[in-house]
Amino acid sequence: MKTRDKILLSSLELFNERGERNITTNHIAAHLAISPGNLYYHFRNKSDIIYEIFQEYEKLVDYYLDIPEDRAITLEDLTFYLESVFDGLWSYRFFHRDLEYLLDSDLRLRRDYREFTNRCLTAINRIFGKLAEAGIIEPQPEELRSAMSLNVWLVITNWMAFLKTAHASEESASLTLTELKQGIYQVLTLEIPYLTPEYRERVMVLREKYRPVLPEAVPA
Amino acid sequence: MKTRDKILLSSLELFNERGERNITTNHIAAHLAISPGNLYYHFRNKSDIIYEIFQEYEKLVDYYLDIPEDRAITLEDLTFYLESVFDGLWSYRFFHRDLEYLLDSDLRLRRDYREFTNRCLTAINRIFGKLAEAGIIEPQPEELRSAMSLNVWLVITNWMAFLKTAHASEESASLTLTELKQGIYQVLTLEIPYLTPEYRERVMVLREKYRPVLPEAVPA
DNA sequence: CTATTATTAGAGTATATACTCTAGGCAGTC
DNA sequence: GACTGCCTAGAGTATATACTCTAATAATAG
Repeated sequence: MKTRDKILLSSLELFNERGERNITTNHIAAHLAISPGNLYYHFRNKSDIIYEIFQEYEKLVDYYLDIPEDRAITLEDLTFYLESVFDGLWSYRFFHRDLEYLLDSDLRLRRDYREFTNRCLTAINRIFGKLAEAGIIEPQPEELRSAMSLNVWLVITNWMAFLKTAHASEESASLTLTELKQGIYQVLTLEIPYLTPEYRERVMVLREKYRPVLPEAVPA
Repeated sequence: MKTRDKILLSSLELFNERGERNITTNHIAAHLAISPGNLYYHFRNKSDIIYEIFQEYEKLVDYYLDIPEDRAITLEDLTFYLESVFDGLWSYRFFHRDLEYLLDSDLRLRRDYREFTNRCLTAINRIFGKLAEAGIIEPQPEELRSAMSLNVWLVITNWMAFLKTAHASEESASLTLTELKQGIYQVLTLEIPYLTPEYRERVMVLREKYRPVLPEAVPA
């Protein structure tokens, strides 16, 4: 693997594990056993590394949230969207942690992230539309639908912070993808009142799969 | 005013304006035109300043969210709770921005914040309970009610980050309390499907008051 | 083989940051 | 007036951080 790619990979890994604020370019170089000079040969500065990682993230989520035009949507599609979005969130989890600072330090990032958010909101909105078309949820007026979409977005993007700040009892280190995906439970909670009678039961069963498990329930 | 209090006040002000990460103890001292030595006479370190500010925040919100045991709740109460919580969020808005880092650097803060979150969630849950008692929303099973409460919390605590990252088109500086309070619109959106027929219209009117205004609609 | 280009090492630097240390002032009190 | 306790100034420090510079080494093309 090329040094440049190794830098991106290690940076992401370290940022995710310890937070962007706690990882310096020297840390990244040391972790890769390369010199700082080498790192700066490949990237002009730390912002550029972050920006490039963001672009990967963006690409991934855009790929996941590509809603088909030509066919109806199924519950399996919905599951896929939810699972994928949380997978993406997990893989690039450092990003939302220091989001405001990152956007303040890089104008490109600010602009791109704004557009990214808008695309995501639009996608969520379209999913709601197609869910209604498919008879999974009751159709709602556009005004309500977009407010709901925004709420879905707010829940999704804040779920991890909630886990890390309010849940983690001992250390903050232990956060798992499984726990993160319990955010799906919260998202589906938002949809409950809008479900059609035909689909209500199936969605409730799906939701149940993501219900948080109490820690003591896990045997040794 | 005592120097100690001035330090707390200035710190809060600077943190809110420019973010905790961008404000050093030297900045705070300089802003007050006192020496760093003086600042460190009053506070052992930066964490202690932040911790004390958090305790004020905690106290304020706890005060706001003191739900009466003895009487029913009204729509005016609900409005008060929502307005107050967003007021608190505004006054201590630096806090949620760097939350994860702050909790990582101060174990007391982590513990206290976890308990604070739990108290808030309990309060929201109780508000839902009392809204049902008052016939404003339909009663719901406890399981659903607590998931809804959590969603309310997620929307409230993430609304500001959304505004600062996705909305602010030009600079990030311009965020107003009015904009922040449009979060109430989002929170009330969550409650719509549960409203009783008797109250539906009144709540929808209330919600309308917080609807985001498009920037171009504002005359000179 | 040679010339050029791409890559790397590693010492070094300017600036910042959180915090310390010493000396001294000021207000009250006996 | 001297003592005491509180407060303040301000120079200073150890460490960290993002980044630079030079020289050397590998890779590649002709």
